[in-house]
Amino acid sequence: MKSLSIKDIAVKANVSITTVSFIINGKAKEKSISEAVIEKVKKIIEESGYKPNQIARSLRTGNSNIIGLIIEDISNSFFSRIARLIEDKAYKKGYKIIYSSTENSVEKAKELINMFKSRKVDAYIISPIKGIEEDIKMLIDDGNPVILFDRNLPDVNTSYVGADHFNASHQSIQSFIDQGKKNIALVTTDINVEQIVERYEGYKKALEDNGIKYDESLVLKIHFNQEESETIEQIKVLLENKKVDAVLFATNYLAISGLKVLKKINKKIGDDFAVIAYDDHEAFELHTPGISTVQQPLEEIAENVIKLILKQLSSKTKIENQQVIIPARLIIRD
Amino acid sequence: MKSLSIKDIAVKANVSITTVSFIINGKAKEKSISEAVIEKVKKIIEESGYKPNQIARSLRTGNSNIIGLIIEDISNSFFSRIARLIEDKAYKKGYKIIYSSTENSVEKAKELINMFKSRKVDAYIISPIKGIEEDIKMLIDDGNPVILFDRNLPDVNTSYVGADHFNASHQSIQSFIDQGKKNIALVTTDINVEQIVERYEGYKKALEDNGIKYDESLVLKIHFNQEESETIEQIKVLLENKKVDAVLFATNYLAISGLKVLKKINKKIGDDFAVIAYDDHEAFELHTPGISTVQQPLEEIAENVIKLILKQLSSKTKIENQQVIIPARLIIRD
DNA sequence: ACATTAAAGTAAAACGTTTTACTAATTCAA
DNA sequence: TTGAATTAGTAAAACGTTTTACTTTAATGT
Repeated sequence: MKSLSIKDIAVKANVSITTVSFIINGKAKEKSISEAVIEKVKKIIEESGYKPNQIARSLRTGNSNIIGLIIEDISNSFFSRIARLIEDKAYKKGYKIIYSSTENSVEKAKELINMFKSRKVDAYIISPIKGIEEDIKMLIDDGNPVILFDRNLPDVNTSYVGADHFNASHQSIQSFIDQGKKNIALVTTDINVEQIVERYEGYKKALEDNGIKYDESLVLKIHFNQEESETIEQIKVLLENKKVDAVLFATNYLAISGLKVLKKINKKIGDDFAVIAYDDHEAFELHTPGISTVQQPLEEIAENVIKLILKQLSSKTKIENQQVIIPARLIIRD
Repeated sequence: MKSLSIKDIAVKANVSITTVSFIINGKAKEKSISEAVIEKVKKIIEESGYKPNQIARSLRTGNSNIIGLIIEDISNSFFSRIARLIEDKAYKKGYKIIYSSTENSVEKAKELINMFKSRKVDAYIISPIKGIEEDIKMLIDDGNPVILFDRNLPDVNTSYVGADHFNASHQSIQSFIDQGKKNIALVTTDINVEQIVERYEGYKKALEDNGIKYDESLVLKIHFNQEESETIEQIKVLLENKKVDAVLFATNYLAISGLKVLKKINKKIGDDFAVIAYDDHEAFELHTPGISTVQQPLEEIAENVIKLILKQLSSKTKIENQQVIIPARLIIRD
């Protein structure tokens, strides 16, 4: 069954297409369409269940009311929660979200940007990876609203919203040291993104500030795309062979792998062994004992992202870039 | 900066728009365009970075290469994992996904369907709720490929993919009984969807099969949209006031709330108190002791969904409906 | 009574593609 | 050598909107 077009409505109402269009878009008054005609047309639209074809509308107006969201992986709870919040807030303003996961592949990220571009999304929200700076710059140069979150790209000149990773990490390590820990390990990933680097820098700086020598063998950089079993093996080696009394995991999925190792080798968290995970996860609260975590302020991040995007969308001129850095909270459990 | 159109390419190459279009769509040979022209045009396209405007393309061809995915909540790990798998597989076939969460609101679900309709998505993948049967039927009548998953709507006549909730639930209760449990509680939700009802039926049937009397006061139906704190309170009341020696939680988030209660009232899982959660979650594996769960075969569900959708998309005629029921696995931990 | 202005509405172009039906030039068969 | 078939390509319509510039009629001011 072919769906109705504005023409069908016009014919039924015995008015022109233009008139119907004006009514649909609330310009009837301003374009001096009589109350009687407005009523008649509205009634017909109502009864027939006509919905304007957004594709045609987009083609004509040049905007799609769609915001593209590019993230690393929607199945990661950090991103799925952010996505949900962003979707929610965008929805209320009449925008839809198309999301896609890059899986940390530069290739896929570029493809996604192209895809969004050819779909004429109105704005881009991107948790970027190194290697797509040029593509993002092109978007910006073409006048598209672009906002980065979670990870920044220092040489891309646009707004950014994210947590204060350096301080969160520094604080975490400081709390270990305050507990008297000396051999503090860091389990992180090898992807070269700012937020991960900052966590690493925070770790180093905190050691330095406390006069503890940095020991490279206590830093484990896990390859991003590898199987979890391999990750578990590597963490196991670290914990068994080094005398480590505290570990900071730089992402929640690494912490989960780490906890699996602890369970396996039956190493208990307690007075002589402490753990902090970056990014909260339900598993951490339930764990016995509770796992301390660095909580990113999801709600605030989402809010700022959407606020900035909407602001840019409703402004004719390019608004000034903003860097919103939100403190993360260290939650000490048990 | 205006983006390039096919016309710009045509002008640059000094050929007609038609020719460029044929080349872009791989119909050059068939339409007898010379090798030389093909090369020239391809080169120009390459150099200029031209990408066809998908909106215009969609308007003309009537399809968008977008599949709409309607789920309950993207931040629930069951859905976010399924979404990721579906996205992945769809992407490989050149389809994009637009998802949106209904939050179990009939209103929002209807709105989403309308939105997708006006966006002319090529197909619908829906984890439905009661109350939108008519809307879905209309989609089907209009010739749209529609596939339901996770939850079925008995009186909607279309394909469905989901786990065998009745048997999974039955099996779980049977395993409690085999362990000698007598006072088995069920914590479930009050949303009236088939998959939840089936879990309830499986519970009842298993009790009956074993000659255990059904006790309504052991079934706790949690209101869907309430605050977690209230849920926790209700579960707490159940566990403290009834002598219960086993609990089946009908969803993973209920189980998580339940575990929080256990931690709070310091009730241990062990020989005299057992728990099974429906839908796995990382927290369950890590929990001490491990929480037994009913694992839904995510990969298989996603695979079947996408297979059916693609089959329907590539077929001119309506293919026969299929009901794919996949067994769930009961994972006994510790 | 006449020119202006306002009211009520419409025709047609434009957005960027795809596709159908066509043309012109060349090759081929008999 | 002529008509048919092939090769190489193009003009223009169509998809369903929005929007600009226009027309026609009625009301108003002087």
